[in-house]
Amino acid sequence: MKKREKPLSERQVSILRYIWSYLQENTRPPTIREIGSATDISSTSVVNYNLTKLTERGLLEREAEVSRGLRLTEKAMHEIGQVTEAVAAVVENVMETAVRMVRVPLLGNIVAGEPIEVGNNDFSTYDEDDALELSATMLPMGKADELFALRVSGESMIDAMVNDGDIVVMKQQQMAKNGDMVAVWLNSSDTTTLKYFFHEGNRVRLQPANPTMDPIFVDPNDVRVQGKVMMVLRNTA
Amino acid sequence: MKKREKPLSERQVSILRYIWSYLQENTRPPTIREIGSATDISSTSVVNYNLTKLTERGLLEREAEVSRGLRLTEKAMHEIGQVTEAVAAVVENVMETAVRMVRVPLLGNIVAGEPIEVGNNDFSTYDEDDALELSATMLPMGKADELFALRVSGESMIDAMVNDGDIVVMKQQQMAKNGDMVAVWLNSSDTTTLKYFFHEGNRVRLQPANPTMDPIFVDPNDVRVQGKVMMVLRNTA
DNA sequence: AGTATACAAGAACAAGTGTTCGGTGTCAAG
DNA sequence: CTTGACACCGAACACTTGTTCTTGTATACT
Repeated sequence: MKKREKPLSERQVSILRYIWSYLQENTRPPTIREIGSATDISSTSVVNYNLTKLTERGLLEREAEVSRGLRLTEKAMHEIGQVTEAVAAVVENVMETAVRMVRVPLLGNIVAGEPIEVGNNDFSTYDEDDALELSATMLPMGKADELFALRVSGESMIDAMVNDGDIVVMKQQQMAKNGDMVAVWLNSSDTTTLKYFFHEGNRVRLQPANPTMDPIFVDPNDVRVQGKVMMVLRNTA
Repeated sequence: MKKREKPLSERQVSILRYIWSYLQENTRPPTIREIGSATDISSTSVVNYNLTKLTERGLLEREAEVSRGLRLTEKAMHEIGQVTEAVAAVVENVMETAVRMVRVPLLGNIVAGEPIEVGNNDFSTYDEDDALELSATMLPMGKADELFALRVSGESMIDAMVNDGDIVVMKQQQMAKNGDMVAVWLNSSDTTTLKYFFHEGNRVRLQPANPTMDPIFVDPNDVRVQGKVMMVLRNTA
């Protein structure tokens, strides 16, 4: 069993914290001199000495003779995690970055019971603050930018276990197979509704999953499929 | 309306792609010379000239006389996105990074109908590949490391709209109020089950949400609450 | 033909950045 | 008291990295 390591010196903890916080705000690691300035170490050789010690402890990786050739290891993340502020701040920071990489627009509520207006510009207008972001393991193969989310209002899909207030993540597509749960746009009333979709020759049947509600029948030319439900999210807290 | 911009030159596109791909594998941007080597530009002044042009187009931000003082802008991400490989690879990369920052352990299946063994070491053993990660906006206030996820097996909670195969995200807590949907550990059988929780004086009632199933009654000393359901995720694809 | 612009290139230079050298001080062990 | 390890420090140096200078070619426009 490995001998217990001596605790990091105060300077070493300070250096790790600084590197970490620098990385939150910059797309590159700090220089030796930047580290020195931030940690009140006036000599580049003392910074270098401590970086060497941190490297020996497995908390840093360095590349020789490369500018900004520093990398915090995962062990260092955990080490810092024990002493820095709430993990939630870190989470939020990472999420914000991730959201900017790929985002699922969260549009207004979609009334499962009755169609509501979503606006003529389909899925393009959204508030950046409302974006949510999903694990790749949850996303099916395909382009993330084909996805969008809607919050459900109403209980017309309750037998499909989609409840009022749930968020449905949808894949943008214009074709629907019978039985797909889809969001459809009704041209005549300028609204969107969430239903099971069935072609019935000269008409389309939009079927609720609620025994107390009747299906809606519309002309195929009046309807445009906007997306298919891929995922349901519910906050029970 | 803004005049349509001239397309980027082949070299400029190549430079942007290289910077982007370099950033996927390094925690710092490339140098002028690294860019030159990768794009067959033998002169640092030509690289510099093109970087200046990209900066003028709003695709790059530079800091003068700072090593690796480059940053791709969001506009550049979109520009590249039109020509690079599947966005899914990008998503996966970002998510992998995020997962390493904060992770919700995805334990084995929890049988909603019958208790199953989850192991004596509560919630600490998990496969890193199974981690999923959630938007900060979906997480309630509190430490992310109090959360874990379980995949449901069985249909005992179907009237609570929790279906076989769903993922439930739980907050670690040891007290439960009547009516909370919780995972409880049964000492006598070394198993965990998902149920509504009710104190009934000298016993605890674990109530399924399925009219075809009977509640389970257990001694309060035999049961330990592990977590409360905060969120339900369902993949419908 | 002349001018302006875009793009290119090698070389030199300026500034940034990492590494090494020689030294000092503290502390624990012998 | 001496020695060795550790930590620290200023200065100098070596190398990396960004910027500028000068020159050249091609194209478009007047």
